[in-house]
Amino acid sequence: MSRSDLAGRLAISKAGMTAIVRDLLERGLVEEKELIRRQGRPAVRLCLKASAASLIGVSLQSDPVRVVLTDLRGEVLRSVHVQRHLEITACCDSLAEAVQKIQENLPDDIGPVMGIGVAQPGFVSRDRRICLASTVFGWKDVNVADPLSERTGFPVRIENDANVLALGELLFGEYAEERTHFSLVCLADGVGSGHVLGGRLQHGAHGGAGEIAHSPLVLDTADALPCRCGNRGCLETISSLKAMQGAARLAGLPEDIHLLSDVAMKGDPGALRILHRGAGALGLALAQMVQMLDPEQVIVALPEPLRAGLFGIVLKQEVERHVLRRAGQQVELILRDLPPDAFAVGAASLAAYRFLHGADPE
Amino acid sequence: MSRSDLAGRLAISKAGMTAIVRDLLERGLVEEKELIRRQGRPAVRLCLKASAASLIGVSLQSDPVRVVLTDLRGEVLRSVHVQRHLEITACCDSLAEAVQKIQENLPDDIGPVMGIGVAQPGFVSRDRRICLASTVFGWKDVNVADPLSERTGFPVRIENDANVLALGELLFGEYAEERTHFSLVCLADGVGSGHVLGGRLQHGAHGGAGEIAHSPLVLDTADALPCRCGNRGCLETISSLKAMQGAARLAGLPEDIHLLSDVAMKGDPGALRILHRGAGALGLALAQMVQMLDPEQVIVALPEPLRAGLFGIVLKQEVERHVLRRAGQQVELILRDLPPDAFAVGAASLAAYRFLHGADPE
DNA sequence: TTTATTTAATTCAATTGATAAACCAAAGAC
DNA sequence: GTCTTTGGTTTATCAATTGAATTAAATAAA
Repeated sequence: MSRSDLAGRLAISKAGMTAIVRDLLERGLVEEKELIRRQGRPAVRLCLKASAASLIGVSLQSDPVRVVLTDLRGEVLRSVHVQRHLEITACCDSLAEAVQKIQENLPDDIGPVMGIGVAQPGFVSRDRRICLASTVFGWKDVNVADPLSERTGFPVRIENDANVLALGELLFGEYAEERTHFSLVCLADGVGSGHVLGGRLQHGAHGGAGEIAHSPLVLDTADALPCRCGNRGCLETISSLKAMQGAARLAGLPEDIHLLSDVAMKGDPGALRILHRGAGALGLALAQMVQMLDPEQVIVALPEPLRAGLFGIVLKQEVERHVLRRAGQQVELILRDLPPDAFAVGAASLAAYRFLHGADPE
Repeated sequence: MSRSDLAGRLAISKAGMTAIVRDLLERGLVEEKELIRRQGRPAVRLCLKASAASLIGVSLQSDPVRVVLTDLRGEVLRSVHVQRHLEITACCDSLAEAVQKIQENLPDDIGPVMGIGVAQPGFVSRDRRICLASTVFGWKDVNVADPLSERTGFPVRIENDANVLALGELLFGEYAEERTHFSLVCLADGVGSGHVLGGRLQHGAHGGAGEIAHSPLVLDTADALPCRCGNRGCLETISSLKAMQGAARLAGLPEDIHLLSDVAMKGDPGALRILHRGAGALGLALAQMVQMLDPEQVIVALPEPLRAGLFGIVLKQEVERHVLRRAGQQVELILRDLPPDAFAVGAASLAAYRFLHGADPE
């Protein structure tokens, strides 16, 4: 936007805007771009300078751990893999090493690193320093941010992996400006989601907002599958990759999701049933989500073969069947790929948010 | 809080706080209360003066329509009933009359009326002036706020009935200060809910946040009851008063919810099944809600006989079964009565919010 | 009892920050 | 070419905010 657009939008005088923009230009945070021609003197389009700072994003979601260096727009400048350690000290040590490594011989045109964001499966404290609980790591009330901050010298914040993905969409997404009410669901080994409502990432009272993996889906639990959480009929037991792969193994079908999708497309009733059931349950959960939160978009990030194949088709059908018939509300359902760097880039957005807003989300 | 507490909390200098409080005292918005003794000079506790302004709340939720006059703490000063009209002009006319009537011969110690809030079943636009859709009234894109504002001379805002109940809890509730992450569910003829996350009432992209009535609960819809929304297996078809009363009628049991509850307590298998099924479905929906939003409290407002009887017991059991087993999260489930004025008082809180914050929620 | 200490709240000079109004600049409209 | 429109800057002015000094009112210590 131009100075005068911004002055109008932010309810600040033109004079004030001039002063603010001058300051930002001097500090190299903003740059002047092309002229916008309307009637009268053309306006100078201002743009956040992506190279003003860079951020480090760490994804503990997968093994090996991914560490990326991004600019302020979420473009990946560098990427490093490290082995995942489940013990906190070893984990921080190896991460600190990776952070060191990713900064080696940085060219001059890359802005200074301003912070580290960490994406983690599990619950995170409100100040985003402490992992309250993580089944994968076996952690409980473990301070992750401070040790890593001590070792690296950068401010560190941690957040749930699915939430970070939603935050990444809010900050780095292609349509970031227009998107203020959306939920982002990611389907991988497990199922997770994050909600952005009114432009704010929702964290919940105990960092558990968006946790749909153990959402109880089945009213009559007697014939539902048991879940590792101790209940029966959780979404994860039906729709997660692991669940569908497990069901395929039991049925003597290929475990690989690509092959399973192919077999289903060719008409195999067992494979059809598994994918249909998975997509149906996820569709139901999404419909409940839409009903409860009334988002503008629901973005589902999932592996390519699922998106393109039967699973994606059924998912869209199911959501439409349950949701779109309702009055007035149009929800946009967006299926997209889940690239391997996505969580790490999302984690970087957590650091970017801190740098840009001068405070943590919420 | 005292001046210096507030100065610290709001990051304002003590000098500034003195000036602000003086202004508020002069305008009669705040009053000095008792001294708080710690070490050093005692602090003067400041308190919002409840009688500084009064608000009018209108509930279109029931027939007859309820109109209340409240102070800034939500205490009901007066209450009036009017017949409900479904046609917009007649509706506004009768409401304007009631608003006129409730203001007649106001004693001097009651603050000036500062606005009107209207609670309405259905969807409401983001600016809270237009009813986007209401099945009860048959309205679609009907401007409710402006005609009523013209007739009465007060600013008018409308909001979904369940949402104003949640807003009322946020502003007027006994524990309002501590409660920033909660969901409030009301069970009446229909089922509704409102979410307050991070101290903000969630409206959703199209005013539909909190609408759980048509949340699809049943995975296998073949044997589920059809709903007036066109789908099958909605929460409303199982747990609403109407649904349970309907089921009771079919089973030859008393329709009155009090009697039905009694019969169930005495062991009637049909009544037990109906209440059990209703509470079970609502419990499942609440568990999904908790899973998705991670609130600190879930407050369920429902008729006395349901709360005290079997329904309440089963509801608590079901929520615990699905939720409380999860790691780390403690959710407080609060069952309470749903007094007849609740929606109107909630509506008044919408006007109070506007007066206190100088802007609408969110 | 007296004195010191602590915290609350006010006063006031000084500073900062934001603004309105005037002005310059650069385009299209006429 | 001149006028109009819009963008952006400069500057004098005004108001909001603050820091430091001060007064006030209590408790703790001597």
